Parts: sequence; C-alpha cells; structure tokens
Amino acid sequence: MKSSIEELVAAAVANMPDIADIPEVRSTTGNVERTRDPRYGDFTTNIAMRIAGAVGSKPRELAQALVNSLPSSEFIDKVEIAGPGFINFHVSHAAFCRELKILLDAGPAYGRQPVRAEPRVLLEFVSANPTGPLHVGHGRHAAFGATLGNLLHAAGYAVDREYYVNDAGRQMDILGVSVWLRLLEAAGTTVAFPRAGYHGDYIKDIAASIDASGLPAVSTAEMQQNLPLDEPEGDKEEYISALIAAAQRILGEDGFHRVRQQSLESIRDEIRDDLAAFGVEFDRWYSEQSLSTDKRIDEALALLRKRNMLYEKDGATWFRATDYGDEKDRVVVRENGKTTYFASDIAYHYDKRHRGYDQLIDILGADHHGYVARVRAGLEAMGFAGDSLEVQLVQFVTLYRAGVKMSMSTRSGEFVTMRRLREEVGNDAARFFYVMRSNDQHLDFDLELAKSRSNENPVYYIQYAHARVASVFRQLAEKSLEWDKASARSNLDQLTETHEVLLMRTLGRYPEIIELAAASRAPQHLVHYLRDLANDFHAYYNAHTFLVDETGLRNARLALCAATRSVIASGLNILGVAAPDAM
RNA sequence: GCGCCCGUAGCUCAGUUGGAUAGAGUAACCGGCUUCGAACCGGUUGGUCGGGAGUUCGAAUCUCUCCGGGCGCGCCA
Repeated sequence: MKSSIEELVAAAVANMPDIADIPEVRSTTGNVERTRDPRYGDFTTNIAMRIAGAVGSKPRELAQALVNSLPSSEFIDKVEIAGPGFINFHVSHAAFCRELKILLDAGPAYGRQPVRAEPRVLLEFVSANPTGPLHVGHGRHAAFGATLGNLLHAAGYAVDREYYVNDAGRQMDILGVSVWLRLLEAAGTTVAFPRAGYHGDYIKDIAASIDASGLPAVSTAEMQQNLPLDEPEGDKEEYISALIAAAQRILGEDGFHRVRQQSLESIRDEIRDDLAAFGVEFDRWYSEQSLSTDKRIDEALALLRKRNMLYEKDGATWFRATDYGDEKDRVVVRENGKTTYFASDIAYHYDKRHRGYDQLIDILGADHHGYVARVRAGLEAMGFAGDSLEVQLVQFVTLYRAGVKMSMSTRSGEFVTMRRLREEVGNDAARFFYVMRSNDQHLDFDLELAKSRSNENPVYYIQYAHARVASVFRQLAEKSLEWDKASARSNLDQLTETHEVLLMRTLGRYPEIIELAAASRAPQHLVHYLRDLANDFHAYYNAHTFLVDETGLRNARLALCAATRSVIASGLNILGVAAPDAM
C-alpha cells in the first residue's frame, strides 16, 4: 500500500523535469511514511522540506507544485499540504478494499517477500560453550536469533542459521577432568573437587551416562600419590592444570580424550534438544575443533602472513589489529605454540566468507562487545569489507525469583536453565517476552511474576484475538451458515464502520512492519504491531456483530475476520509462538 | 583511565532511523455481558524524554559536555 503512494510521488517528481534530476530529489523520492495522527491522513512525505534547499524554493510552494503534478488516482481521496510543508495523503476506501483483497488472495504469504538469491546471509547465534546446559541468558539469544532469522527470511533474505560449538581449548580439558573426578567419586574414590572445575549436578549425570569401559580404576591412595587431596589455597588455575596433567597421565591421551569428547557431545546434544524444544533450529552446527583438523586456522594465518599482517614478539605471533582500528595488536600463536581462540575466530569468519556468505550477522552477548573490533580487523586484513560483518549485541537477562536477584555462573553451577524457564512459563510466553524488549535493553525476568500472572501476558491477548476469530467461524457453522468468499469480495465496500476502516488500515501495515523489523533487526516492532492489531480486532468485536442477517455484509465482515486471523497467525509464526483456535 | 550499551509516566518499556500535540502495558479510579468467548471493550488521572549547551524550518532521536547505571579492556574461551 505504501509503495503505491511512493509511486505517485515518483510520478509527480517525474512530471517536473526541472527538479527530477537533482541528486537530493532522487534519494528522497521514496520517502513516504505512515502518519501518526489520522488527522494528517494515512501517509505523508516530507520530500518538499528535504529538497527545498537544493531546489531553491520554499517548502510549501514546492509542496504545492508537487501536488499539482500528482497523477490522479482512485486510491487517493484527498491530498493536503500541512505544517512546514508536509504532503499528506488521505487514502480512499477503495484502496483499503483493494489491499484487503490482496491479503485474502495471498493468505499466509501476505507481507512476505520471495527469497532472493543474493545476498546470502549467515546468522550465527547462541553458540554457548558446551560446558553446561543453556541458561535463561542463552534463552534470550535463542529467541532473538530465531526470530530475526524468521524475519529476514520473511523479508526475502536467503539466510542460514549456524551454531558455533566451542569444543576446543582448555575449557574442554576442565570439563573432561570434572567428569572424570565425578566418575571416580561414584566409584568410591576420595577426590578434592577443584574450585575451577564445573560444579553443576549435570556433571554427575554425564559421568553416569558415558561409556567408561576400559578406563582404569584409581584408588584414593593412588590419587594421593599424584596430587594433594586438599586443593591448596591460592591460584585455582594451577591446581586444575595439575589435575588435567594427572588425568592425561593416568588415563592416557586416548582415555582422557574419550572422556572429554563424550562429555562435550553429551552436553552439545542436550543443548540441541533444548533448543529444538524451544522451536529453535539451526542449519549447521560448526565445530571449532574442525577448524584445526581441517587446517582452516593454518590457511587463515598463512593468508595473514602473506599479507604481512603478522609479526613475532616475545616468542608469540601477533596480528596487526591496530592497522584496522583495534586498540591493540592481538596474539594469534602463543609462546607455547598453541593458537589462540582469536585465531580460531579469524579462521571461522574467513571460512564463513569462503563458503559464499556475503553478510555475516553475529549475535553476541554484550560482554563480548570488545571482541567486535578485532574480528572485523581480521576480516579486513584478509581482504574482506569490514561491513560484511554485522554484530548484534544482546544485553543481559537478570533473573529474579520472588524479587530476589539470582546468580548465573555456569562454573559455580548456580543458574536457572532455559528448560526450567520454559517449563515454568511456557514456550509461547518465553519466546514472546524475550523479544518484546529491544535487544540492547537489559531484561529483568521475574520467574514468580511470569508464572503467577501468566494470564495477563500480552501474548495471550494476541492469541485470544486469533481464538476469537476461530470461534466466530465455529458459531457460523453451528448456525448452518457458510462464508461465501465471492460474496465477500463484492461486498467489501460495505465495511465502512470506523472500527472496520481502522482494522483494514492496520492489516495493510503488516508488510511494512515485516520490512521494518527485518531491516532494523528489531523483532519488537512486530510484537507491538500484533498487539495493536489484536486491539483493533477486540474493539471491533465488542462494537459490532459479525454474524448479521444481511448476507453480503456478513460475508464481508467474515472476510475481515479471516484476514485478521491470517495476519496474526503469520506474525506469531515468525515469533515462534503458537496461534491457537481455542484457549 | 580508555571503549561499548543504557537513562522516556509510580513500575516495565515502545518510539517507524530528524517530523506535526511523546505513546502502550501495568498500577489507581469510573463505566460496559439477556446478544458471535468479559482472557474483552470504553473513559479518567499520570511527562523537566537524566542535566546543560550546540547543529536547523523542526531534536526523545544527531554533536559536545557533565551526572547516574551495566559491561568490557588476558599469550582464557
């Protein structure tokens, strides 16, 4: 609907040859917005004010000239010039009827763009370390990322979703040792569980579930020969390093590797199941380990070296990140010869581009913001455009239970899992609440509140509107009547009540909302839109009877109901929320 | 100290990328079911958009500066 107005404006400009070629005019021709206040009509453009300077005339006079050259259209009732030079368009009832027909014809496809081949977008999100179950913070990443993926797809982007599994590095050794010690404990051996280990009960579950056949039994006395049974005060990293070394000695490289791999696979599979149950699916689970086994890290570092982007200092290899705006150079190969996590990440992003993705969107926790500059620097140093990487930061979720703030440290084992949250408040409310707020806003989530007042959740308000439409059609069937679509189409002009026009106008905004929410990576626009739409429908429902005796009017009103149901279902689908026929 | 994010109604938050008289929910109060689902609708009260300066036709939005809050600044991942 908006594009029709934009075409009119473009036509008006084309009719004015003396201004049509000015660059400022070209760039602002499509600048048409919805009005906030109905008094100003339905659409407005500020083009006259924006180009008046470049054209050399007064905004209102220019606006008048533009209005004079507007082609006539049956979809426009009135065009007015207002304020400092706004051109306001009042859309005709015929235009609303036409849009409603488009909606009814398109059904679930309304507002969605066909997927274009280019650009190819890779959306990476969650990517939580496989060292423990997902907690409520990851839930926000999952809901935001999945919804953004759905939005981009609806807006016509070819988007793939990827989870980067951090299955390499020291944290995996710590995980392996943690599981091994719980394994020994279960066999009766006394061990001092390290402060730096993973303390959650899930570690015991993993120990109980993995295949430990062939692993040597270790008595308390043997353990004591390798290590002091009481962890010394001081550096907790030192003690767990000693434990890792002991584990490798006692189990052998292969034995320890088996424990470690089984542990991380167990956690990774649980994460995958958890996300799937939350309606969050990925196209690919990308292993960090594979970067080194497939020589991707070597390739990326070789490329950087070839471009003279690396140098040696203090026995380590450094990347010249400062050449690309980072605040300091970064180590990629440590003094001990091992590559850093950052080296993996350079290789990973290099590989993303190598696989043909033009635009990389990373969804990261706000605590990773310092990381953005160096990854982008890495891409640029390898010859890619810096803006091919876009980072969306998600702020923290602070969890409260009955008003008391809860700690969320994975290592201490004190956290509320995403699964528990879902069980308490339900998938629909959780998905909805997570994306209701802007991702760069901190989110306070009170479990007790979400539980005890779940009936007041806005998600139910929207779902209720959907269920009400379904109920209307059930009533229709009970009265042995049918919805005659052909009759509806020819009687849409009877929908002249204020509530009906308002509802038609809101329905017609849906395509713009999809575009806006996708382009600004802001799912909350869709949330607020659906709330507005439900409000318009509920108001209409209260003000008018749909199942009237007059056949043409009844069919037309049912068409409006069906259109509402269709758009709500489509929007909730994008949010990953169910659209129930009854509740 | 440096960097990123945030500050909007009592509370929780939107604000269409610089537009017209800043909006919702919630809380409080008033009203609406004999009628398609009252998990709903309508109304009232509620604002120094953290403070100040600047940019211009026009600022919650952009710039600068202060104040307050969060997060980061490893040869950890």
